[in-house]
Amino acid sequence: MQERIVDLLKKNHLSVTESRKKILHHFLDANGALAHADIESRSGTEFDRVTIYRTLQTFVEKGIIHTIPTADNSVRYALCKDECSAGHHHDDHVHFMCDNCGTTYCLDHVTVPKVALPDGFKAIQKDLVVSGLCNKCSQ
Amino acid sequence: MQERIVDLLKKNHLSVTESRKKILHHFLDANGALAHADIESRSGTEFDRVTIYRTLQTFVEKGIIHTIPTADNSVRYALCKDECSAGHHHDDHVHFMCDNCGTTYCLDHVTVPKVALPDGFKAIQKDLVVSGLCNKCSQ
DNA sequence: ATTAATTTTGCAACACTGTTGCATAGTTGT
DNA sequence: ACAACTATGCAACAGTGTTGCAAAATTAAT
Ligand SMILES: [Mn+2]
Ligand SMILES: [Mn+2]
Ligand SMILES: [Zn+2]
Ligand SMILES: [Zn+2]
Repeated sequence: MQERIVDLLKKNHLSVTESRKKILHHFLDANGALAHADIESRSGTEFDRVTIYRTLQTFVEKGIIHTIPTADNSVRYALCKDECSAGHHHDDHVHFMCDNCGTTYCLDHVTVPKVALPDGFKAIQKDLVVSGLCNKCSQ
Repeated sequence: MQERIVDLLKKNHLSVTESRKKILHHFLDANGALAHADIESRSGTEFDRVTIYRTLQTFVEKGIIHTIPTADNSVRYALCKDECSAGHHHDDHVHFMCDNCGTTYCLDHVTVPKVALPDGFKAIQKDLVVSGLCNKCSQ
Protein backbone atom coordinates (compact mmCIF):
# COMPACT_ATOMS: atom_id res chain seq x y z
CA MET A 1 0.00 0.00 0.00
CA GLN A 2 2.67 2.49 1.10
CA GLU A 3 4.76 1.48 -1.88
CA ARG A 4 1.86 1.98 -4.26
CA ILE A 5 1.31 5.45 -2.81
CA VAL A 6 4.95 6.45 -3.14
CA ASP A 7 5.04 5.12 -6.69
CA LEU A 8 1.95 7.10 -7.64
CA LEU A 9 3.49 10.30 -6.29
CA LYS A 10 6.82 9.70 -8.00
CA LYS A 11 5.16 8.78 -11.29
CA ASN A 12 3.55 12.22 -11.19
CA HIS A 13 6.81 14.02 -10.37
CA LEU A 14 5.62 15.06 -6.92
CA SER A 15 7.89 15.10 -3.92
CA VAL A 16 6.90 12.51 -1.35
CA THR A 17 5.65 14.24 1.78
CA GLU A 18 3.73 13.06 4.83
CA SER A 19 0.59 15.01 3.97
CA ARG A 20 0.46 13.80 0.39
CA LYS A 21 0.98 10.20 1.45
CA LYS A 22 -1.71 10.39 4.14
CA ILE A 23 -4.27 12.17 1.96
CA LEU A 24 -3.72 9.67 -0.85
CA HIS A 25 -4.12 6.91 1.72
CA HIS A 26 -7.54 8.27 2.69
CA PHE A 27 -8.66 8.12 -0.94
CA LEU A 28 -7.43 4.56 -1.40
CA ASP A 29 -9.20 3.57 1.84
CA ALA A 30 -12.49 5.27 1.03
CA ASN A 31 -15.09 3.47 -1.04
CA GLY A 32 -16.72 6.72 -2.18
CA ALA A 33 -15.70 10.26 -2.94
CA LEU A 34 -14.31 12.58 -0.28
CA ALA A 35 -14.94 16.23 0.43
CA HIS A 36 -12.32 18.54 1.85
CA ALA A 37 -14.11 18.34 5.20
CA ASP A 38 -13.97 14.52 5.18
CA ILE A 39 -10.22 14.61 4.85
CA GLU A 40 -9.96 17.24 7.52
CA SER A 41 -11.96 15.16 9.99
CA ARG A 42 -10.11 11.95 9.09
CA SER A 43 -6.74 13.61 9.69
CA GLY A 44 -7.48 15.56 12.86
CA THR A 45 -4.79 18.16 13.49
CA GLU A 46 -2.10 16.30 11.58
CA PHE A 47 -1.79 19.08 9.08
CA ASP A 48 -3.19 22.45 8.17
CA ARG A 49 -6.42 23.15 6.27
CA VAL A 50 -4.43 25.01 3.67
CA THR A 51 -2.19 22.03 3.06
CA ILE A 52 -5.26 19.92 2.32
CA TYR A 53 -6.55 22.52 -0.16
CA ARG A 54 -3.18 22.74 -1.88
CA THR A 55 -2.72 18.99 -1.97
CA LEU A 56 -6.16 18.45 -3.50
CA GLN A 57 -5.43 21.12 -6.11
CA THR A 58 -2.13 19.47 -6.96
CA PHE A 59 -3.71 16.03 -7.23
CA VAL A 60 -6.41 17.36 -9.56
CA GLU A 61 -3.81 19.08 -11.75
CA LYS A 62 -1.78 15.88 -11.98
CA GLY A 63 -4.80 13.76 -12.83
CA ILE A 64 -4.67 11.70 -9.64
CA ILE A 65 -8.13 12.73 -8.49
CA HIS A 66 -11.08 14.46 -10.16
CA THR A 67 -13.81 16.70 -8.84
CA ILE A 68 -17.42 15.62 -8.89
CA PRO A 69 -20.17 18.13 -9.66
CA THR A 70 -22.96 17.76 -7.13
CA ALA A 71 -26.53 18.96 -6.99
CA ASP A 72 -25.96 20.44 -3.53
CA ASN A 73 -22.92 22.38 -4.74
CA SER A 74 -20.40 20.86 -2.41
CA VAL A 75 -17.05 19.87 -3.88
CA ARG A 76 -16.11 16.21 -3.75
CA TYR A 77 -13.08 14.36 -5.06
CA ALA A 78 -12.50 10.81 -6.19
CA LEU A 79 -9.53 8.85 -7.49
CA CYS A 80 -9.06 8.90 -11.24
CA LYS A 81 -8.49 5.81 -13.30
CA ASP A 82 -4.96 5.15 -14.50
CA GLU A 83 -5.64 6.64 -17.92
CA CYS A 84 -5.97 10.14 -16.49
CA SER A 85 -2.92 12.36 -16.58
CA ALA A 86 -1.95 15.97 -16.02
CA GLY A 87 -4.33 18.27 -17.86
CA HIS A 88 -6.09 15.35 -19.48
CA HIS A 89 -8.85 13.69 -17.51
CA HIS A 90 -10.95 10.81 -18.81
CA ASP A 91 -13.90 11.09 -16.51
CA ASP A 92 -16.91 10.73 -18.75
CA HIS A 93 -18.60 8.41 -16.30
CA VAL A 94 -21.81 8.91 -14.35
CA HIS A 95 -21.75 9.83 -10.67
CA PHE A 96 -24.25 8.69 -8.10
CA MET A 97 -25.08 10.30 -4.76
CA CYS A 98 -27.04 8.29 -2.21
CA ASP A 99 -29.73 10.35 -0.50
CA ASN A 100 -29.68 7.98 2.46
CA CYS A 101 -26.03 7.32 3.35
CA GLY A 102 -24.55 10.30 1.54
CA THR A 103 -21.94 8.25 -0.29
CA THR A 104 -20.86 9.51 -3.70
CA TYR A 105 -19.97 6.77 -6.19
CA CYS A 106 -18.05 6.87 -9.44
CA LEU A 107 -19.97 4.56 -11.75
CA ASP A 108 -16.89 3.92 -13.85
CA HIS A 109 -18.67 1.58 -16.23
CA VAL A 110 -21.67 3.80 -16.89
CA THR A 111 -20.88 6.42 -19.50
CA VAL A 112 -22.86 9.59 -20.03
CA PRO A 113 -25.32 8.98 -22.89
CA LYS A 114 -25.34 11.08 -26.05
CA VAL A 115 -27.74 13.97 -26.04
CA ALA A 116 -29.06 15.98 -28.98
CA LEU A 117 -28.56 19.71 -28.40
CA PRO A 118 -30.34 22.56 -30.21
CA ASP A 119 -28.70 23.92 -33.37
CA GLY A 120 -25.46 25.76 -32.76
CA PHE A 121 -24.69 24.31 -29.36
CA LYS A 122 -21.37 22.43 -29.26
CA ALA A 123 -20.85 20.08 -26.33
CA ILE A 124 -17.35 19.80 -24.94
CA GLN A 125 -18.05 18.28 -21.53
CA LYS A 126 -21.02 16.45 -20.05
CA ASP A 127 -21.63 15.83 -16.37
CA LEU A 128 -24.42 13.52 -15.26
CA VAL A 129 -25.12 13.20 -11.58
CA VAL A 130 -27.80 10.77 -10.50
CA SER A 131 -29.13 10.74 -6.96
CA GLY A 132 -31.35 8.26 -5.17
CA LEU A 133 -30.62 5.09 -3.21
CA CYS A 134 -27.40 3.13 -3.56
CA ASN A 135 -27.17 -0.65 -3.67
CA LYS A 136 -26.54 -0.82 0.08
CA CYS A 137 -29.48 1.42 1.01
CA SER A 138 -32.15 0.33 -1.49
CA GLN A 139 -33.26 -2.94 0.15
CA MET B 1 -44.65 43.29 -17.25
CA GLN B 2 -45.26 44.78 -13.80
CA GLU B 3 -48.71 43.23 -13.81
CA ARG B 4 -47.37 39.83 -14.74
CA ILE B 5 -44.88 40.07 -11.88
CA VAL B 6 -47.50 41.04 -9.33
CA ASP B 7 -49.77 38.25 -10.54
CA LEU B 8 -46.99 35.69 -10.21
CA LEU B 9 -46.31 36.76 -6.65
CA LYS B 10 -49.99 36.75 -5.69
CA LYS B 11 -50.58 33.39 -7.32
CA ASN B 12 -47.90 32.02 -5.02
CA HIS B 13 -49.37 33.67 -1.90
CA LEU B 14 -46.40 35.97 -1.46
CA SER B 15 -46.76 39.54 -0.33
CA VAL B 16 -45.82 42.00 -3.02
CA THR B 17 -42.66 43.86 -1.99
CA GLU B 18 -40.20 46.02 -3.85
CA SER B 19 -37.33 43.54 -3.59
CA ARG B 20 -39.39 40.60 -4.79
CA LYS B 21 -40.72 42.58 -7.74
CA LYS B 22 -37.27 43.81 -8.74
CA ILE B 23 -35.56 40.43 -8.38
CA LEU B 24 -38.31 38.75 -10.39
CA HIS B 25 -37.87 41.48 -12.98
CA HIS B 26 -34.18 40.62 -13.32
CA PHE B 27 -35.07 37.00 -14.02
CA LEU B 28 -37.67 37.90 -16.65
CA ASP B 29 -35.16 40.27 -18.28
CA ALA B 30 -32.25 37.81 -18.29
CA ASN B 31 -31.92 35.31 -21.11
CA GLY B 32 -29.87 32.92 -19.00
CA ALA B 33 -29.60 31.85 -15.41
CA LEU B 34 -28.54 34.24 -12.65
CA ALA B 35 -26.25 33.78 -9.68
CA HIS B 36 -26.74 35.58 -6.40
CA ALA B 37 -23.82 37.84 -7.34
CA ASP B 38 -25.45 38.75 -10.67
CA ILE B 39 -28.54 39.98 -8.88
CA GLU B 40 -26.42 41.84 -6.37
CA SER B 41 -24.52 43.67 -9.10
CA ARG B 42 -27.67 44.37 -11.11
CA SER B 43 -29.39 45.91 -8.09
CA GLY B 44 -26.54 47.96 -6.64
CA THR B 45 -27.35 49.02 -3.09
CA GLU B 46 -31.11 48.86 -3.54
CA PHE B 47 -31.43 46.13 -0.98
CA ASP B 48 -29.42 43.99 1.35
CA ARG B 49 -27.47 40.84 0.46
CA VAL B 50 -29.52 38.93 2.99
CA THR B 51 -32.75 39.99 1.35
CA ILE B 52 -31.54 38.56 -1.94
CA TYR B 53 -30.63 35.26 -0.28
CA ARG B 54 -34.00 35.05 1.43
CA THR B 55 -35.91 36.02 -1.68
CA LEU B 56 -34.14 33.39 -3.78
CA GLN B 57 -34.89 30.77 -1.11
CA THR B 58 -38.53 31.75 -1.07
CA PHE B 59 -38.78 31.65 -4.87
CA VAL B 60 -37.22 28.18 -4.97
CA GLU B 61 -39.62 26.92 -2.29
CA LYS B 62 -42.61 28.27 -4.20
CA GLY B 63 -41.46 26.77 -7.48
CA ILE B 64 -40.88 30.12 -9.20
CA ILE B 65 -37.19 29.47 -9.84
CA HIS B 66 -34.95 26.41 -9.66
CA THR B 67 -31.28 25.95 -8.90
CA ILE B 68 -28.90 24.66 -11.52
CA PRO B 69 -26.10 22.28 -10.59
CA THR B 70 -22.86 23.48 -12.14
CA ALA B 71 -19.50 21.87 -12.72
CA ASP B 72 -17.76 24.82 -11.09
CA ASN B 73 -19.92 24.54 -7.99
CA SER B 74 -21.43 27.98 -8.14
CA VAL B 75 -25.15 28.28 -7.50
CA ARG B 76 -27.30 29.60 -10.32
CA TYR B 77 -31.02 30.13 -10.59
CA ALA B 78 -33.43 30.16 -13.51
CA LEU B 79 -37.17 30.68 -13.91
CA CYS B 80 -39.27 27.55 -13.72
CA LYS B 81 -41.91 26.67 -16.24
CA ASP B 82 -45.51 27.23 -15.26
CA GLU B 83 -45.99 23.60 -14.29
CA CYS B 84 -43.68 23.92 -11.29
CA SER B 85 -45.26 24.56 -7.93
CA ALA B 86 -44.31 24.62 -4.26
CA GLY B 87 -42.36 21.51 -3.36
CA HIS B 88 -42.90 20.02 -6.79
CA HIS B 89 -40.47 21.01 -9.47
CA HIS B 90 -40.55 19.65 -13.02
CA ASP B 91 -37.02 20.38 -14.06
CA ASP B 92 -35.85 17.25 -15.78
CA HIS B 93 -34.29 19.25 -18.59
CA VAL B 94 -30.66 19.55 -19.59
CA HIS B 95 -28.62 22.62 -18.67
CA PHE B 96 -25.91 24.16 -20.79
CA MET B 97 -23.05 26.40 -19.70
CA CYS B 98 -21.11 28.31 -22.34
CA ASP B 99 -17.37 28.24 -21.73
CA ASN B 100 -16.98 31.43 -23.75
CA CYS B 101 -19.70 33.86 -22.66
CA GLY B 102 -20.52 32.19 -19.35
CA THR B 103 -24.26 32.10 -20.00
CA THR B 104 -26.19 29.24 -18.44
CA TYR B 105 -29.14 28.01 -20.49
CA CYS B 106 -32.14 25.89 -19.57
CA LEU B 107 -32.62 23.59 -22.56
CA ASP B 108 -36.28 23.14 -21.76
CA HIS B 109 -36.94 20.84 -24.69
CA VAL B 110 -33.99 18.53 -24.10
CA THR B 111 -34.77 15.93 -21.45
CA VAL B 112 -32.18 13.94 -19.54
CA PRO B 113 -31.82 10.57 -21.28
CA LYS B 114 -32.41 7.26 -19.50
CA VAL B 115 -29.34 5.65 -18.05
CA ALA B 116 -28.85 2.03 -16.93
CA LEU B 117 -27.45 1.90 -13.40
CA PRO B 118 -25.73 -1.08 -11.74
CA ASP B 119 -27.92 -3.53 -9.82
CA GLY B 120 -29.47 -2.12 -6.67
CA PHE B 121 -29.08 1.55 -7.54
CA LYS B 122 -32.41 3.40 -7.66
CA ALA B 123 -32.43 6.74 -9.44
CA ILE B 124 -34.67 9.46 -8.05
CA GLN B 125 -33.16 12.54 -9.66
CA LYS B 126 -30.87 13.08 -12.63
CA ASP B 127 -28.94 16.24 -13.41
CA LEU B 128 -27.16 16.62 -16.70
CA VAL B 129 -25.02 19.69 -17.26
CA VAL B 130 -23.38 20.11 -20.64
CA SER B 131 -20.70 22.70 -21.22
CA GLY B 132 -19.12 23.95 -24.41
CA LEU B 133 -20.04 26.70 -26.85
CA CYS B 134 -23.53 28.14 -27.11
CA ASN B 135 -25.28 29.02 -30.37
CA LYS B 136 -24.08 32.62 -30.15
CA CYS B 137 -20.44 31.74 -29.52
CA SER B 138 -19.94 28.68 -31.76
CA GLN B 139 -19.62 30.41 -35.13
C1' DA C 1 -58.70 55.71 6.19
C1' DT C 2 -57.00 53.80 10.61
C1' DT C 3 -55.62 50.27 12.92
C1' DA C 4 -53.82 45.74 14.32
C1' DA C 5 -51.67 41.37 12.91
C1' DT C 6 -48.46 39.47 10.10
C1' DT C 7 -44.62 39.38 7.15
C1' DT C 8 -40.43 41.20 5.30
C1' DT C 9 -36.36 43.83 5.61
C1' DG C 10 -31.80 45.71 7.22
C1' DC C 11 -28.24 45.29 10.25
C1' DA C 12 -24.90 43.00 12.92
C1' DA C 13 -22.74 39.05 13.97
C1' DC C 14 -21.21 34.71 12.86
C1' DA C 15 -19.64 30.12 10.56
C1' DC C 16 -17.72 28.03 6.65
C1' DT C 17 -15.04 27.71 2.41
C1' DG C 18 -11.28 28.83 -0.17
C1' DT C 19 -7.10 31.86 -1.45
C1' DT C 20 -2.65 34.35 -0.91
C1' DG C 21 2.04 35.98 1.02
C1' DC C 22 5.72 34.89 3.53
C1' DA C 23 8.93 32.76 6.76
C1' DT C 24 10.11 28.15 8.26
C1' DA C 25 10.62 23.31 7.61
C1' DG C 26 11.18 19.37 4.75
C1' DT C 27 12.59 17.05 0.43
C1' DT C 28 15.54 16.12 -3.48
C1' DG C 29 19.65 15.68 -6.26
C1' DT C 30 24.65 16.34 -6.07
C1' DA D 1 26.52 16.82 3.94
C1' DC D 2 25.22 20.45 1.31
C1' DA D 3 22.77 23.62 -1.68
C1' DA D 4 18.62 24.28 -4.38
C1' DC D 5 14.20 23.64 -4.44
C1' DT D 6 9.52 22.64 -2.84
C1' DA D 7 5.96 22.12 0.56
C1' DT D 8 4.06 23.48 4.89
C1' DG D 9 2.09 26.34 8.72
C1' DC D 10 0.48 30.53 10.07
C1' DA D 11 -1.88 34.73 9.61
C1' DA D 12 -4.69 37.47 7.16
C1' DC D 13 -8.17 38.08 3.96
C1' DA D 14 -12.31 37.70 0.52
C1' DG D 15 -16.51 35.41 -0.65
C1' DT D 16 -20.66 32.89 0.46
C1' DG D 17 -24.39 31.82 3.14
C1' DT D 18 -27.07 31.69 7.79
C1' DT D 19 -29.32 33.43 12.02
C1' DG D 20 -31.49 36.65 15.63
C1' DC D 21 -33.64 40.64 16.40
C1' DA D 22 -35.61 45.27 16.03
C1' DA D 23 -37.58 48.39 12.59
C1' DA D 24 -40.24 48.95 8.46
C1' DA D 25 -43.52 47.53 5.12
C1' DT D 26 -47.42 44.84 3.69
C1' DT D 27 -51.82 42.77 4.39
C1' DA D 28 -56.32 42.12 6.27
C1' DA D 29 -59.92 43.84 9.27
C1' DT D 30 -62.53 47.57 11.17
MN1 LIG E 1 -15.75 9.84 -10.84
MN1 LIG F 1 -33.43 24.92 -15.89
ZN1 LIG G 1 -26.47 4.61 0.35
ZN1 LIG H 1 -21.86 31.66 -25.31
